[in-house]
Amino acid sequence: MKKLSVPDETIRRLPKYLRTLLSMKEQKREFVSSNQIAEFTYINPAQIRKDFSYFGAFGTRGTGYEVEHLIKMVKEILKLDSKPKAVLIGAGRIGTAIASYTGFGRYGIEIVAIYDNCPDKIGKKAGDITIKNRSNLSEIKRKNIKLAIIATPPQEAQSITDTLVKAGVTGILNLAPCYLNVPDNVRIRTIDLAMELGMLPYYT
Amino acid sequence: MKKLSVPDETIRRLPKYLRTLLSMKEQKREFVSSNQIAEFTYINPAQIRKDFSYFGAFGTRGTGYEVEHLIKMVKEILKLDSKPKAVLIGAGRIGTAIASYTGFGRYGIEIVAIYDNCPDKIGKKAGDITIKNRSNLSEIKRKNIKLAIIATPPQEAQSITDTLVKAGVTGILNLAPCYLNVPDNVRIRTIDLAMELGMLPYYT
DNA sequence: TCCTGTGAACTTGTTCACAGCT
DNA sequence: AGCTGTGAACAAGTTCACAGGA
Repeated sequence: MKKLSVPDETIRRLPKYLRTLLSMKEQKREFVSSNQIAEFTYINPAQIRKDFSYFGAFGTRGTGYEVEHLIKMVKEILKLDSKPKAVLIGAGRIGTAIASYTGFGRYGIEIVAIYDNCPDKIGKKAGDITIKNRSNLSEIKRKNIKLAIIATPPQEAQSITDTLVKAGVTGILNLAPCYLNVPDNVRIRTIDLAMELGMLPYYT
Repeated sequence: MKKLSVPDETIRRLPKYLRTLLSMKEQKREFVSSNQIAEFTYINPAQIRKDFSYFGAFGTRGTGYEVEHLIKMVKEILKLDSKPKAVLIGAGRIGTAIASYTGFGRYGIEIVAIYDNCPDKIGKKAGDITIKNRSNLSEIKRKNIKLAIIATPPQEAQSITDTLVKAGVTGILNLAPCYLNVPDNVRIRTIDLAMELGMLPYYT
């Protein structure tokens, strides 16, 4: 797996393929061609073939890709086959909405804990998970958790990030509208919904 | 405004600049250089200057950009100065979380209505807005609304999209984990949180 | 024949480096 | 001196077009 030469954009597309492949598997489809994946994803078929080819030759000429096998390979590439665990910080409206969301399971990711610093919330449930005191955050080191979702006000996000990084987290999905400073080995994906909505009027 | 030659990536960065500039304005800063914006956004200063230069020469050599003026220009470019209105479809957990979120106001966008098809929810409030029956969706044409946020289960997203497009919506922020088919004049931005989280383990 | 895998061409986006204004 | 604005060089990503296996 020649990680260094794989374009970042390819990695970003892999979960898209996975989503499509999983829905094809549900429909009991056994084989799929790059053209058929393209129909669903609006991604150019040559791009799709090239993306997969960075990791080996998974297809069969004349037939396409075996759905089940391709799902297995994509999960393996994305390291989703090891069932990664994630924690969620912030049990506000967005945090609790995410806690109740079942969509992460499709990618093999499980949210195993929620932390907040508001005394009234601690001990209550969000989804199926009990909200813990944020002062316990460092326990995630012991549990070897590498993923976190930040759903707190932006003022708190940086100091939480520092704690998470110290506890060994290397991937953060940040929903707070702010930039986060992290060492090179930590990957941040910030999603600011207002910002995303803010670029749409331009195109009208 | 030579819209056709402006890279898409530039448009995507403009809201980032805006967020940064607004926080600088709050701190009563009058002038800012591309290097200073770069410090906050982690975007290359030459990139920042080039991005602005697509729309004219807003800066002063030797001094930088006047914060207030630059904010005005960016808002104008993004068409945020006309205070665009948006509707929200889906009053589930994510929908109501978004309804209560005040962050859109910063970009001059106001959420003016929420629609759902669940009888128990209709008439109740989410944030400050009363939830309406989804059968009224077509009224947004009369109100000349161009933006929508979809926060429904994915099965319903395409038919809602069709209704929205018919009603004249041209920008959609889609939070349902699915692709949406729309005519060329409509811009879709799909955000699938599970997918975003799903690419992070690769980098660990 | 059908569809993959891939070098080569092309397109898009980024960064450099510096002329020129304040 | 300091910082913008921008052509030119560079880098990254996409698409084409086709050889070759099933």
